[in-house]
Amino acid sequence: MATAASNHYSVLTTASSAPRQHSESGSMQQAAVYRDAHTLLQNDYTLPGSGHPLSHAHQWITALSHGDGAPWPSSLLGEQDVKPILQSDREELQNSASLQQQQQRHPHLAHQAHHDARAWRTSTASTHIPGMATSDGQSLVYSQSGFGMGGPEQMHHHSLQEEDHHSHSPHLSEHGGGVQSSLSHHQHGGHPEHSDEDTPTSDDLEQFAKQFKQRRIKLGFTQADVGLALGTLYGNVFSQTTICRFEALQLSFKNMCKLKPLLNKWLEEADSTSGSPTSLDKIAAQGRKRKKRTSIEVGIKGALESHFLKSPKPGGAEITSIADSLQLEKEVVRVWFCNRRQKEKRMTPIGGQLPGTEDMYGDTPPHHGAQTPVQ
DNA sequence: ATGCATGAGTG
DNA sequence: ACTCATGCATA
Repeated sequence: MATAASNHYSVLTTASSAPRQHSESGSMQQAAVYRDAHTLLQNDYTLPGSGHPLSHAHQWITALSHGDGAPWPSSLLGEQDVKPILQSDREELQNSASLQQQQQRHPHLAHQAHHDARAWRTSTASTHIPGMATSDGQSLVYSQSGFGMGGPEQMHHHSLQEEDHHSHSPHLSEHGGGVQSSLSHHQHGGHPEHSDEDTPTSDDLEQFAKQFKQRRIKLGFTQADVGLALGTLYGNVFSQTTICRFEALQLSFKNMCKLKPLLNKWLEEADSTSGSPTSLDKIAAQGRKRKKRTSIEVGIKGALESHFLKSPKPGGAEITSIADSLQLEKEVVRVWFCNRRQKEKRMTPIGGQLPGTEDMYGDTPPHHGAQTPVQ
């Protein structure tokens, strides 16, 4: 059975975490001053439409000082993970997870004379020196200080590929792939050239992710280190998980776009301070307890899978019924479905099956026009 | 590296 | 109640 141990989680007071400081090389030393950066970032996508202070009472965590002065008070942890990637871990058999890292991508992009089909597979792509590829198309600013990695780099950026320009539709949500063939879409307004930070293409993201990982490893940093470093640099701390997912392109397109600039910046920093003592400050983890991770047995998972295939979005009643038949908590089942759906929206699809052919399950908006996530 | 989980934002 | 960004905990 699942180790669904329903314990009580002692809610510790979220002590204010001291701003981390980094090396004393006198370069990337920045104390506090975040929390603003966060907003700015999100600003990019989530426009302040309104604020509904909806309070959701969750069963497990009841009290949690959050969302006030301190955005992400504690929860810093960093430790472990001092080892390079060596393990080829994987969960059950839900899919071939070993394929990640160089999976498929979306073709998208209505570019001509390019591989229309899914010929992506940049794996052993060409070997171009990054340098300053694009002279005007995009601002691939990485490597202004002189890079040196011999990562593959292709500069076949396409005009663009957007997703979040049109206002939020009622239930628009599929922007995952952000494929949207933007035929004659350009931001021209009269200026012949204006290199603004346009949205990277899926190709760019893939390339960057790969390159990023290479550099990171060469410099001897772990994913966790990067996550913390981002915190000291910008104030946005990220976990090893997120960095990992970024490298593996396991985030939504939008999310990838958001993180790229940050990681890019880190890369530059790390490059310049590659000779510093790298004093990693690790703060002891403290605070918040969360529900223990429920382990769902493979058999149960299979059953859930079946249900998922039938109805990806079960209603409350159905969830209850499923939970009942599988002897799981309703909440667990609900979350499982949420996570499952989210997986389908990642940049790199799982399994061997592409998610929707064009739209997600019953969530088809009235007027599509949305971008097919993975086509 | 990834599964299960939380919470903000949105409807 | 769902989506989406993120992460703790764990394999």
